[in-house]
Amino acid sequence: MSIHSIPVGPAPFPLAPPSYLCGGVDKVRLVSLATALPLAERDAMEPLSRRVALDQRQSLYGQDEPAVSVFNVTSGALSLYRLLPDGRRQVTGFAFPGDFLGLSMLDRFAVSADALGPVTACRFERLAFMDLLRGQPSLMMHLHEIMGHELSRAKDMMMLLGRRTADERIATFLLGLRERYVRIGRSSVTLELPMGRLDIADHLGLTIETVSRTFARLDRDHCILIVPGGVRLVDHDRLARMSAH
Amino acid sequence: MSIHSIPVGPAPFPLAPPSYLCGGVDKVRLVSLATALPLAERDAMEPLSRRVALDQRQSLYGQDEPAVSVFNVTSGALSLYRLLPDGRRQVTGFAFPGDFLGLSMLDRFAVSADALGPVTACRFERLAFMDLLRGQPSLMMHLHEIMGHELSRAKDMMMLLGRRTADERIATFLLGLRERYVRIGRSSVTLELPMGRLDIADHLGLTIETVSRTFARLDRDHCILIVPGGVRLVDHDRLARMSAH
DNA sequence: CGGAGGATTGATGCTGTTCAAGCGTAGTGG
DNA sequence: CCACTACGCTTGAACAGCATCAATCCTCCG
Repeated sequence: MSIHSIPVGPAPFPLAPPSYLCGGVDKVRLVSLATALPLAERDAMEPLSRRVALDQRQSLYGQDEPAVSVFNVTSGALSLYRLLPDGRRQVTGFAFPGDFLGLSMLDRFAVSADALGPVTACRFERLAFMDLLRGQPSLMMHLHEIMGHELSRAKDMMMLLGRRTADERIATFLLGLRERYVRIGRSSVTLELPMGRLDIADHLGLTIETVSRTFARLDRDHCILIVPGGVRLVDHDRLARMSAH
Repeated sequence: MSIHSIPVGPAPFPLAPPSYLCGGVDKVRLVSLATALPLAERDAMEPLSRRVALDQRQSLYGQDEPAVSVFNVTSGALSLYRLLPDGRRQVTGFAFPGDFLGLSMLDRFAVSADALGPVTACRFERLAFMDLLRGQPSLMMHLHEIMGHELSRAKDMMMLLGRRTADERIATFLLGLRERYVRIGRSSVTLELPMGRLDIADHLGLTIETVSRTFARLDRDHCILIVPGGVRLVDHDRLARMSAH
Protein backbone atom coordinates (compact mmCIF):
# COMPACT_ATOMS: atom_id res chain seq x y z
CA MET A 1 0.00 0.00 0.00
CA SER A 2 1.37 3.34 -1.03
CA ILE A 3 -0.32 5.34 1.69
CA HIS A 4 1.96 7.01 4.16
CA SER A 5 1.30 9.55 6.83
CA ILE A 6 2.22 13.13 6.11
CA PRO A 7 5.00 14.49 8.29
CA VAL A 8 4.00 17.29 10.61
CA GLY A 9 7.39 18.92 10.83
CA PRO A 10 8.77 21.32 8.25
CA ALA A 11 7.48 20.20 4.87
CA PRO A 12 9.94 18.06 2.94
CA PHE A 13 9.62 20.49 0.04
CA PRO A 14 9.34 23.85 1.80
CA LEU A 15 7.13 26.33 -0.01
CA ALA A 16 9.70 29.02 -0.65
CA PRO A 17 9.37 31.40 -3.55
CA PRO A 18 11.62 30.60 -6.50
CA SER A 19 15.02 32.11 -5.95
CA TYR A 20 14.66 34.58 -8.81
CA LEU A 21 11.86 36.27 -6.89
CA CYS A 22 14.27 37.37 -4.18
CA GLY A 23 17.29 39.58 -4.23
CA GLY A 24 20.26 39.07 -1.96
CA VAL A 25 19.92 38.93 1.80
CA ASP A 26 20.44 42.64 2.22
CA LYS A 27 18.41 43.76 -0.82
CA VAL A 28 15.41 41.55 -0.37
CA ARG A 29 12.47 41.98 -2.71
CA LEU A 30 9.75 41.85 -0.12
CA VAL A 31 6.76 42.00 -2.40
CA SER A 32 6.50 38.83 -4.36
CA LEU A 33 6.34 38.77 -8.13
CA ALA A 34 3.68 36.08 -8.14
CA THR A 35 0.85 38.59 -8.02
CA ALA A 36 2.08 39.95 -11.34
CA LEU A 37 2.18 43.54 -10.20
CA PRO A 38 4.30 45.81 -12.38
CA LEU A 39 7.74 46.53 -11.01
CA ALA A 40 7.03 50.21 -10.46
CA GLU A 41 4.06 49.44 -8.26
CA ARG A 42 5.98 46.96 -6.16
CA ASP A 43 8.73 49.49 -5.74
CA ALA A 44 6.23 52.02 -4.46
CA MET A 45 4.94 49.52 -1.91
CA GLU A 46 8.18 48.16 -0.59
CA PRO A 47 9.26 51.08 1.60
CA LEU A 48 6.08 50.62 3.60
CA SER A 49 6.63 46.97 4.39
CA ARG A 50 7.99 45.15 7.42
CA ARG A 51 9.01 41.54 7.41
CA VAL A 52 7.09 38.98 9.54
CA ALA A 53 8.03 35.38 10.26
CA LEU A 54 5.78 32.69 11.71
CA ASP A 55 6.35 29.15 12.91
CA GLN A 56 4.01 26.30 12.19
CA ARG A 57 0.59 26.73 13.77
CA GLN A 58 1.20 30.34 14.68
CA SER A 59 -1.59 32.71 13.80
CA LEU A 60 -0.96 35.71 11.56
CA TYR A 61 -4.28 37.23 12.60
CA GLY A 62 -7.66 36.19 13.90
CA GLN A 63 -11.15 36.66 12.54
CA ASP A 64 -12.83 39.91 13.69
CA GLU A 65 -9.57 41.35 14.96
CA PRO A 66 -9.07 45.00 14.01
CA ALA A 67 -7.30 44.87 10.67
CA VAL A 68 -4.36 47.18 11.25
CA SER A 69 -2.29 45.48 8.57
CA VAL A 70 -2.36 44.08 5.06
CA PHE A 71 0.00 41.23 4.19
CA ASN A 72 1.76 39.73 1.25
CA VAL A 73 3.02 36.16 1.69
CA THR A 74 6.61 35.59 0.65
CA SER A 75 7.15 31.96 1.66
CA GLY A 76 5.21 29.10 3.21
CA ALA A 77 1.49 28.51 3.25
CA LEU A 78 -1.41 29.49 5.49
CA SER A 79 -4.95 28.31 6.07
CA LEU A 80 -7.71 30.91 6.10
CA TYR A 81 -10.76 29.87 8.05
CA ARG A 82 -13.82 30.75 10.03
CA LEU A 83 -15.17 29.04 13.13
CA LEU A 84 -18.69 28.48 14.36
CA PRO A 85 -19.28 28.80 18.12
CA ASP A 86 -19.60 25.01 18.40
CA GLY A 87 -16.23 24.43 16.75
CA ARG A 88 -17.29 23.63 13.23
CA ARG A 89 -14.75 25.11 10.86
CA GLN A 90 -14.75 26.23 7.26
CA VAL A 91 -11.41 26.75 5.62
CA THR A 92 -12.23 29.39 3.03
CA GLY A 93 -8.89 29.03 1.30
CA PHE A 94 -5.15 28.62 1.51
CA ALA A 95 -2.60 31.35 1.00
CA PHE A 96 0.64 30.81 -0.90
CA PRO A 97 3.63 32.96 -1.79
CA GLY A 98 2.51 36.04 -3.68
CA ASP A 99 -0.96 36.11 -2.18
CA PHE A 100 -2.27 39.22 -0.51
CA LEU A 101 -4.15 38.91 2.77
CA GLY A 102 -6.60 41.46 4.08
CA LEU A 103 -6.96 43.09 0.68
CA SER A 104 -10.59 43.98 1.22
CA MET A 105 -9.26 46.47 3.78
CA LEU A 106 -12.32 46.47 5.96
CA ASP A 107 -11.89 47.41 9.60
CA ARG A 108 -11.75 43.83 10.75
CA PHE A 109 -10.38 40.62 9.29
CA ALA A 110 -13.00 38.40 7.72
CA VAL A 111 -11.15 35.19 8.54
CA SER A 112 -8.35 33.83 10.71
CA ALA A 113 -5.00 33.01 9.14
CA ASP A 114 -2.76 30.27 10.57
CA ALA A 115 0.64 29.18 9.33
CA LEU A 116 0.66 25.60 8.01
CA GLY A 117 4.44 25.56 8.34
CA PRO A 118 7.16 28.18 8.61
CA VAL A 119 5.92 31.33 6.91
CA THR A 120 7.33 34.70 5.98
CA ALA A 121 5.29 37.66 4.81
CA CYS A 122 5.50 41.40 4.53
CA ARG A 123 3.24 43.52 6.60
CA PHE A 124 1.88 46.89 5.51
CA GLU A 125 0.23 49.30 7.85
CA ARG A 126 -3.28 49.39 6.44
CA LEU A 127 -3.95 53.11 6.62
CA ALA A 128 -0.59 53.99 5.12
CA PHE A 129 -1.24 51.40 2.44
CA MET A 130 -4.59 52.97 1.66
CA ASP A 131 -2.97 56.40 1.43
CA LEU A 132 -0.51 54.98 -1.06
CA LEU A 133 -3.40 53.57 -3.10
CA ARG A 134 -5.22 56.88 -3.23
CA GLY A 135 -2.23 58.33 -5.04
CA GLN A 136 -1.81 55.34 -7.36
CA PRO A 137 -5.02 54.59 -9.21
CA SER A 138 -3.42 51.93 -11.39
CA LEU A 139 -2.12 50.04 -8.35
CA MET A 140 -5.57 50.33 -6.84
CA MET A 141 -7.04 48.92 -10.05
CA HIS A 142 -4.62 46.01 -9.92
CA LEU A 143 -5.57 45.13 -6.38
CA HIS A 144 -9.21 45.47 -7.29
CA GLU A 145 -8.65 43.01 -10.10
CA ILE A 146 -6.96 40.59 -7.72
CA MET A 147 -9.98 40.84 -5.46
CA GLY A 148 -12.21 40.18 -8.44
CA HIS A 149 -10.42 36.91 -9.04
CA GLU A 150 -10.68 36.06 -5.37
CA LEU A 151 -14.42 36.63 -5.58
CA SER A 152 -14.63 34.43 -8.64
CA ARG A 153 -12.82 31.65 -6.81
CA ALA A 154 -15.19 32.12 -3.90
CA LYS A 155 -18.06 31.42 -6.29
CA ASP A 156 -16.28 28.32 -7.53
CA MET A 157 -16.11 27.21 -3.91
CA MET A 158 -19.84 27.81 -3.45
CA MET A 159 -20.56 25.59 -6.43
CA LEU A 160 -18.18 22.98 -5.08
CA LEU A 161 -19.64 23.03 -1.57
CA GLY A 162 -23.24 23.26 -2.63
CA ARG A 163 -23.45 20.94 -5.60
CA ARG A 164 -20.49 18.63 -5.99
CA THR A 165 -19.93 15.11 -4.72
CA ALA A 166 -17.01 14.15 -2.50
CA ASP A 167 -15.06 12.71 -5.43
CA GLU A 168 -15.58 15.82 -7.49
CA ARG A 169 -14.52 18.02 -4.60
CA ILE A 170 -11.27 16.16 -4.11
CA ALA A 171 -10.47 16.07 -7.82
CA THR A 172 -11.28 19.76 -8.20
CA PHE A 173 -9.17 20.59 -5.18
CA LEU A 174 -6.13 18.72 -6.43
CA LEU A 175 -6.30 20.16 -9.93
CA GLY A 176 -6.92 23.65 -8.61
CA LEU A 177 -3.94 23.40 -6.31
CA ARG A 178 -1.72 22.22 -9.14
CA GLU A 179 -2.96 25.13 -11.23
CA ARG A 180 -1.98 27.56 -8.50
CA TYR A 181 1.46 26.03 -8.11
CA VAL A 182 1.99 26.36 -11.85
CA ARG A 183 1.03 30.00 -11.73
CA ILE A 184 3.55 30.78 -8.99
CA GLY A 185 6.22 28.85 -10.84
CA ARG A 186 6.28 25.85 -8.55
CA SER A 187 4.88 23.18 -10.83
CA SER A 188 6.31 19.73 -10.24
CA VAL A 189 5.44 16.07 -10.69
CA THR A 190 4.57 15.81 -7.04
CA LEU A 191 1.81 17.99 -5.70
CA GLU A 192 2.83 19.11 -2.24
CA LEU A 193 0.10 19.22 0.36
CA PRO A 194 1.38 21.52 3.09
CA MET A 195 -2.00 21.22 4.82
CA GLY A 196 -3.21 18.19 6.76
CA ARG A 197 -6.24 16.02 6.01
CA LEU A 198 -8.31 17.97 8.50
CA ASP A 199 -7.58 21.24 6.71
CA ILE A 200 -8.58 19.68 3.41
CA ALA A 201 -11.76 18.27 4.94
CA ASP A 202 -12.69 21.61 6.48
CA HIS A 203 -11.99 23.27 3.16
CA LEU A 204 -14.13 20.89 1.11
CA GLY A 205 -17.02 20.55 3.53
CA LEU A 206 -16.22 16.90 4.25
CA THR A 207 -14.95 14.89 7.18
CA ILE A 208 -11.38 13.80 7.56
CA GLU A 209 -12.49 10.19 7.07
CA THR A 210 -14.13 10.90 3.73
CA VAL A 211 -11.04 12.74 2.52
CA SER A 212 -8.84 9.86 3.59
CA ARG A 213 -11.09 7.26 1.97
CA THR A 214 -11.37 9.21 -1.26
CA PHE A 215 -7.60 9.66 -1.45
CA ALA A 216 -7.17 5.94 -0.80
CA ARG A 217 -9.63 5.02 -3.55
CA LEU A 218 -8.01 7.37 -6.06
CA ASP A 219 -4.69 5.79 -5.14
CA ARG A 220 -6.07 2.26 -5.63
CA ASP A 221 -7.47 3.32 -9.02
CA HIS A 222 -4.05 4.65 -10.02
CA CYS A 223 -5.51 8.13 -10.44
CA ILE A 224 -3.12 9.58 -7.90
CA LEU A 225 -0.20 8.23 -5.94
CA ILE A 226 -0.02 9.14 -2.29
CA VAL A 227 3.52 10.05 -1.30
CA PRO A 228 4.96 11.56 1.86
CA GLY A 229 4.04 15.22 1.99
CA GLY A 230 1.67 15.19 -0.93
CA VAL A 231 0.34 13.27 -3.91
CA ARG A 232 1.45 12.59 -7.44
CA LEU A 233 -1.22 13.24 -10.06
CA VAL A 234 -0.97 10.13 -12.22
CA ASP A 235 -4.10 10.20 -14.38
CA HIS A 236 -4.63 13.87 -14.98
CA ASP A 237 -7.37 13.29 -17.57
CA ARG A 238 -9.45 11.10 -15.33
CA LEU A 239 -9.14 13.66 -12.54
CA ALA A 240 -10.25 16.37 -14.95
CA ARG A 241 -13.26 14.29 -15.97
CA MET A 242 -14.04 13.58 -12.33
CA SER A 243 -13.91 17.24 -11.39
CA ALA A 244 -16.85 17.80 -13.77
CA HIS A 245 -15.90 21.28 -14.82
CA MET B 1 -52.77 24.44 7.28
CA SER B 2 -51.16 27.76 6.50
CA ILE B 3 -49.14 26.64 3.53
CA HIS B 4 -49.96 28.21 0.23
CA SER B 5 -48.14 28.18 -3.03
CA ILE B 6 -46.30 31.27 -4.04
CA PRO B 7 -47.64 33.06 -7.09
CA VAL B 8 -45.37 33.17 -10.07
CA GLY B 9 -46.68 36.37 -11.58
CA PRO B 10 -45.57 39.83 -10.55
CA ALA B 11 -44.88 39.72 -6.83
CA PRO B 12 -47.75 41.01 -4.70
CA PHE B 13 -45.31 43.42 -3.08
CA PRO B 14 -43.12 44.50 -5.99
CA LEU B 15 -39.53 45.19 -5.00
CA ALA B 16 -39.36 48.82 -5.97
CA PRO B 17 -36.99 51.23 -4.25
CA PRO B 18 -38.62 53.46 -1.65
CA SER B 19 -40.09 56.50 -3.33
CA TYR B 20 -37.68 58.92 -1.73
CA LEU B 21 -34.90 57.27 -3.68
CA CYS B 22 -36.36 58.45 -6.95
CA GLY B 23 -36.96 61.88 -8.32
CA GLY B 24 -39.81 62.63 -10.69
CA VAL B 25 -40.29 60.75 -13.93
CA ASP B 26 -38.16 63.17 -15.90
CA LYS B 27 -35.49 63.71 -13.27
CA VAL B 28 -34.90 60.12 -12.29
CA ARG B 29 -32.11 59.34 -9.90
CA LEU B 30 -30.71 56.35 -11.66
CA VAL B 31 -28.11 55.30 -9.15
CA SER B 32 -29.77 54.03 -6.04
CA LEU B 33 -29.04 55.40 -2.60
CA ALA B 34 -29.01 51.95 -1.10
CA THR B 35 -25.32 51.49 -1.70
CA ALA B 36 -24.68 54.48 0.52
CA LEU B 37 -22.48 56.25 -1.96
CA PRO B 38 -22.01 59.95 -1.29
CA LEU B 39 -24.19 62.20 -3.41
CA ALA B 40 -21.26 63.70 -5.29
CA GLU B 41 -20.09 60.28 -6.42
CA ARG B 42 -23.51 59.24 -7.62
CA ASP B 43 -23.78 62.51 -9.52
CA ALA B 44 -20.50 61.77 -11.24
CA MET B 45 -21.73 58.36 -12.30
CA GLU B 46 -25.18 59.24 -13.53
CA PRO B 47 -24.30 60.87 -16.85
CA LEU B 48 -22.71 57.57 -17.89
CA SER B 49 -25.76 55.46 -17.24
CA ARG B 50 -28.49 54.05 -19.47
CA ARG B 51 -31.70 52.58 -18.16
CA VAL B 52 -32.48 48.86 -18.71
CA ALA B 53 -35.75 47.04 -18.05
CA LEU B 54 -36.26 43.29 -17.85
CA ASP B 55 -39.31 41.07 -17.61
CA GLN B 56 -39.51 38.05 -15.41
CA ARG B 57 -37.05 35.30 -16.40
CA GLN B 58 -35.17 37.54 -18.78
CA SER B 59 -31.43 37.40 -18.47
CA LEU B 60 -29.40 40.53 -17.78
CA TYR B 61 -26.20 38.76 -18.75
CA GLY B 62 -24.77 35.27 -18.90
CA GLN B 63 -21.76 33.71 -17.27
CA ASP B 64 -18.54 34.04 -19.31
CA GLU B 65 -20.07 36.62 -21.62
CA PRO B 66 -17.74 39.54 -22.32
CA ALA B 67 -18.50 42.05 -19.58
CA VAL B 68 -19.07 45.21 -21.53
CA SER B 69 -21.25 46.72 -18.81
CA VAL B 70 -21.55 47.26 -15.10
CA PHE B 71 -25.02 47.50 -13.56
CA ASN B 72 -26.79 49.02 -10.63
CA VAL B 73 -30.18 47.53 -9.79
CA THR B 74 -32.94 50.09 -9.25
CA SER B 75 -36.00 47.87 -8.79
CA GLY B 76 -36.87 44.20 -8.71
CA ALA B 77 -34.66 41.26 -7.84
CA LEU B 78 -32.32 38.93 -9.73
CA SER B 79 -30.75 35.56 -9.16
CA LEU B 80 -27.02 35.21 -9.74
CA TYR B 81 -25.91 31.69 -10.54
CA ARG B 82 -23.50 29.32 -12.15
CA LEU B 83 -24.26 26.12 -13.99
CA LEU B 84 -22.39 22.84 -14.26
CA PRO B 85 -22.39 21.12 -17.68
CA ASP B 86 -24.84 18.52 -16.36
CA GLY B 87 -27.33 21.15 -15.23
CA ARG B 88 -26.55 21.35 -11.54
CA ARG B 89 -26.88 24.94 -10.47
CA GLN B 90 -25.49 27.07 -7.69
CA VAL B 91 -27.21 30.35 -6.99
CA THR B 92 -24.36 32.43 -5.59
CA GLY B 93 -26.65 35.21 -4.48
CA PHE B 94 -29.61 37.44 -5.16
CA ALA B 95 -29.43 41.06 -6.25
CA PHE B 96 -31.76 43.75 -4.89
CA PRO B 97 -32.23 47.46 -5.48
CA GLY B 98 -29.01 49.30 -4.84
CA ASP B 99 -26.77 46.35 -5.61
CA PHE B 100 -23.99 46.64 -8.15
CA LEU B 101 -23.46 43.83 -10.63
CA GLY B 102 -20.21 43.14 -12.40
CA LEU B 103 -18.22 45.26 -9.96
CA SER B 104 -15.16 43.07 -10.14
CA MET B 105 -14.84 44.43 -13.69
CA LEU B 106 -13.04 41.44 -15.10
CA ASP B 107 -13.33 40.85 -18.84
CA ARG B 108 -16.11 38.32 -18.44
CA PHE B 109 -19.02 37.93 -16.07
CA ALA B 110 -18.42 35.44 -13.31
CA VAL B 111 -22.09 34.43 -13.07
CA SER B 112 -25.36 34.67 -14.96
CA ALA B 113 -28.01 37.13 -13.80
CA ASP B 114 -31.72 36.43 -14.36
CA ALA B 115 -34.65 38.60 -13.41
CA LEU B 116 -36.90 37.00 -10.79
CA GLY B 117 -39.66 39.43 -11.73
CA PRO B 118 -39.81 42.79 -13.51
CA VAL B 119 -36.46 44.51 -13.04
CA THR B 120 -34.98 47.88 -13.83
CA ALA B 121 -31.32 48.74 -13.62
CA CYS B 122 -28.82 51.24 -14.89
CA ARG B 123 -26.13 50.13 -17.22
CA PHE B 124 -22.67 51.67 -17.36
CA GLU B 125 -20.26 51.03 -20.16
CA ARG B 126 -17.50 49.25 -18.31
CA LEU B 127 -14.49 50.95 -19.87
CA ALA B 128 -15.99 54.40 -19.45
CA PHE B 129 -16.87 53.47 -15.89
CA MET B 130 -13.29 52.43 -15.24
CA ASP B 131 -12.03 55.70 -16.69
CA LEU B 132 -14.30 57.55 -14.31
CA LEU B 133 -12.89 55.54 -11.42
CA ARG B 134 -9.30 56.33 -12.32
CA GLY B 135 -10.11 59.98 -11.82
CA GLN B 136 -12.07 59.43 -8.60
CA PRO B 137 -9.98 57.52 -6.07
CA SER B 138 -12.56 57.90 -3.33
CA LEU B 139 -15.33 56.43 -5.49
CA MET B 140 -12.95 53.62 -6.38
CA MET B 141 -12.33 53.07 -2.66
CA HIS B 142 -16.05 52.91 -2.01
CA LEU B 143 -16.60 50.31 -4.68
CA HIS B 144 -13.64 48.38 -3.36
CA GLU B 145 -15.24 48.42 0.06
CA ILE B 146 -18.52 47.15 -1.39
CA MET B 147 -16.61 44.30 -3.01
CA GLY B 148 -14.96 43.59 0.32
CA HIS B 149 -18.37 43.10 1.89
CA GLU B 150 -19.42 40.91 -1.01
CA LEU B 151 -16.35 38.78 -0.42
CA SER B 152 -17.18 38.54 3.25
CA ARG B 153 -20.70 37.37 2.43
CA ALA B 154 -19.20 34.84 0.04
CA LYS B 155 -17.25 33.42 2.96
CA ASP B 156 -20.42 33.28 5.03
CA MET B 157 -21.93 31.24 2.21
CA MET B 158 -18.97 28.87 2.19
CA MET B 159 -19.47 28.25 5.89
CA LEU B 160 -23.18 27.75 5.32
CA LEU B 161 -22.74 25.36 2.41
CA GLY B 162 -19.84 23.47 3.89
CA ARG B 163 -20.78 23.10 7.51
CA ARG B 164 -24.40 23.93 8.30
CA THR B 165 -27.44 21.67 8.48
CA ALA B 166 -30.53 22.19 6.35
CA ASP B 167 -32.39 23.86 9.24
CA GLU B 168 -29.52 26.22 9.93
CA ARG B 169 -29.25 27.10 6.26
CA ILE B 170 -32.91 28.00 5.99
CA ALA B 171 -32.89 30.02 9.23
CA THR B 172 -29.71 31.84 8.22
CA PHE B 173 -31.14 32.56 4.80
CA LEU B 174 -34.37 34.04 6.15
CA LEU B 175 -32.64 36.21 8.75
CA GLY B 176 -30.03 37.34 6.25
CA LEU B 177 -32.69 38.33 3.78
CA ARG B 178 -34.58 40.29 6.40
CA GLU B 179 -31.34 42.04 7.31
CA ARG B 180 -30.84 43.05 3.71
CA TYR B 181 -34.38 44.36 3.37
CA VAL B 182 -33.87 46.44 6.50
CA ARG B 183 -30.71 47.93 5.08
CA ILE B 184 -32.42 49.01 1.89
CA GLY B 185 -35.31 50.45 3.86
CA ARG B 186 -37.82 47.76 3.01
CA SER B 187 -38.27 46.11 6.39
CA SER B 188 -41.75 44.77 6.98
CA VAL B 189 -43.57 42.15 9.03
CA THR B 190 -43.78 39.93 6.00
CA LEU B 191 -40.58 38.78 4.40
CA GLU B 192 -41.13 38.77 0.67
CA LEU B 193 -39.58 35.90 -1.24
CA PRO B 194 -39.37 37.04 -4.84
CA MET B 195 -37.50 33.83 -5.70
CA GLY B 196 -39.04 30.39 -6.00
CA ARG B 197 -38.29 27.32 -3.93
CA LEU B 198 -35.92 26.05 -6.59
CA ASP B 199 -33.87 29.24 -6.42
CA ILE B 200 -33.68 28.95 -2.66
CA ALA B 201 -32.69 25.29 -2.91
CA ASP B 202 -30.00 26.03 -5.47
CA HIS B 203 -28.77 28.86 -3.28
CA LEU B 204 -28.54 26.78 -0.10
CA GLY B 205 -27.17 23.61 -1.64
CA LEU B 206 -30.37 21.65 -0.93
CA THR B 207 -33.17 20.14 -2.98
CA ILE B 208 -36.50 21.80 -3.51
CA GLU B 209 -38.14 19.07 -1.40
CA THR B 210 -35.89 19.70 1.58
CA VAL B 211 -36.58 23.43 1.39
CA SER B 212 -40.30 22.80 1.22
CA ARG B 213 -40.25 20.33 4.12
CA THR B 214 -38.14 22.61 6.28
CA PHE B 215 -40.45 25.55 5.61
CA ALA B 216 -43.43 23.37 6.46
CA ARG B 217 -41.85 22.22 9.73
CA LEU B 218 -40.93 25.78 10.75
CA ASP B 219 -44.52 26.75 9.99
CA ARG B 220 -45.91 23.87 12.10
CA ASP B 221 -43.58 24.92 14.95
CA HIS B 222 -44.90 28.49 14.72
CA CYS B 223 -41.41 29.73 13.93
CA ILE B 224 -42.53 31.22 10.65
CA LEU B 225 -45.86 31.64 8.91
CA ILE B 226 -46.00 30.83 5.24
CA VAL B 227 -48.02 33.42 3.35
CA PRO B 228 -48.54 34.01 -0.35
CA GLY B 229 -45.39 35.54 -1.78
CA GLY B 230 -43.25 35.07 1.29
CA VAL B 231 -43.11 34.22 4.95
CA ARG B 232 -43.74 36.01 8.20
CA LEU B 233 -40.95 35.62 10.76
CA VAL B 234 -42.88 34.80 13.93
CA ASP B 235 -40.28 33.54 16.38
CA HIS B 236 -37.26 35.63 15.53
CA ASP B 237 -35.28 34.44 18.56
CA ARG B 238 -35.72 30.79 17.79
CA LEU B 239 -34.66 31.41 14.22
CA ALA B 240 -31.58 33.24 15.47
CA ARG B 241 -30.72 30.32 17.76
CA MET B 242 -31.31 27.89 14.89
CA SER B 243 -29.04 29.80 12.56
CA ALA B 244 -26.16 29.04 14.95
CA HIS B 245 -24.20 32.19 14.36
C1' DC C 1 -63.49 23.58 -16.92
C1' DG C 2 -59.01 22.09 -17.78
C1' DG C 3 -54.15 22.63 -18.12
C1' DA C 4 -49.67 24.35 -16.53
C1' DG C 5 -46.44 25.33 -13.17
C1' DG C 6 -44.98 25.47 -8.73
C1' DA C 7 -45.27 23.57 -4.10
C1' DT C 8 -46.16 19.89 -0.92
C1' DT C 9 -45.96 15.28 0.89
C1' DG C 10 -44.70 10.36 1.36
C1' DA C 11 -41.72 6.18 0.78
C1' DT C 12 -37.29 4.58 0.00
C1' DG C 13 -32.34 4.64 -0.64
C1' DC C 14 -27.71 6.44 -0.91
C1' DT C 15 -23.84 9.33 0.22
C1' DG C 16 -21.26 10.88 3.55
C1' DT C 17 -21.11 11.11 8.81
C1' DT C 18 -20.29 9.15 13.20
C1' DC C 19 -18.15 6.16 16.25
C1' DA C 20 -14.48 3.21 17.18
C1' DA C 21 -10.26 0.80 16.47
C1' DG C 22 -5.88 0.24 14.52
C1' DC C 23 -1.70 1.70 11.89
C1' DG C 24 2.73 4.22 10.80
C1' DT C 25 6.08 7.50 11.47
C1' DA C 26 8.59 10.91 14.14
C1' DG C 27 10.32 12.24 18.28
C1' DT C 28 11.86 11.21 23.16
C1' DG C 29 14.13 9.34 26.88
C1' DG C 30 16.02 5.44 29.25
C1' DC D 1 19.54 1.31 20.19
C1' DC D 2 15.09 0.39 21.38
C1' DA D 3 10.81 0.91 23.77
C1' DC D 4 7.27 4.27 24.34
C1' DT D 5 4.38 7.95 23.28
C1' DA D 6 2.05 11.30 20.40
C1' DC D 7 -0.09 12.59 16.48
C1' DG D 8 -1.97 12.21 12.18
C1' DC D 9 -3.82 9.06 8.98
C1' DT D 10 -6.44 4.97 7.65
C1' DT D 11 -10.03 1.61 7.89
C1' DG D 12 -14.41 -0.68 9.18
C1' DA D 13 -19.33 -0.91 10.72
C1' DA D 14 -23.55 1.28 11.69
C1' DC D 15 -26.29 5.27 11.23
C1' DA D 16 -28.60 9.60 9.71
C1' DG D 17 -29.69 13.37 7.02
C1' DC D 18 -30.79 14.64 2.89
C1' DA D 19 -31.68 13.16 -1.97
C1' DT D 20 -34.43 10.72 -5.15
C1' DC D 21 -38.55 9.09 -7.05
C1' DA D 22 -43.34 9.51 -7.42
C1' DA D 23 -47.82 11.25 -6.55
C1' DT D 24 -50.84 14.78 -5.32
C1' DC D 25 -52.37 19.41 -4.32
C1' DC D 26 -53.11 24.26 -5.06
C1' DT D 27 -53.59 28.41 -7.56
C1' DC D 28 -53.59 31.02 -11.46
C1' DC D 29 -55.27 31.68 -15.99
C1' DG D 30 -56.78 30.77 -20.56
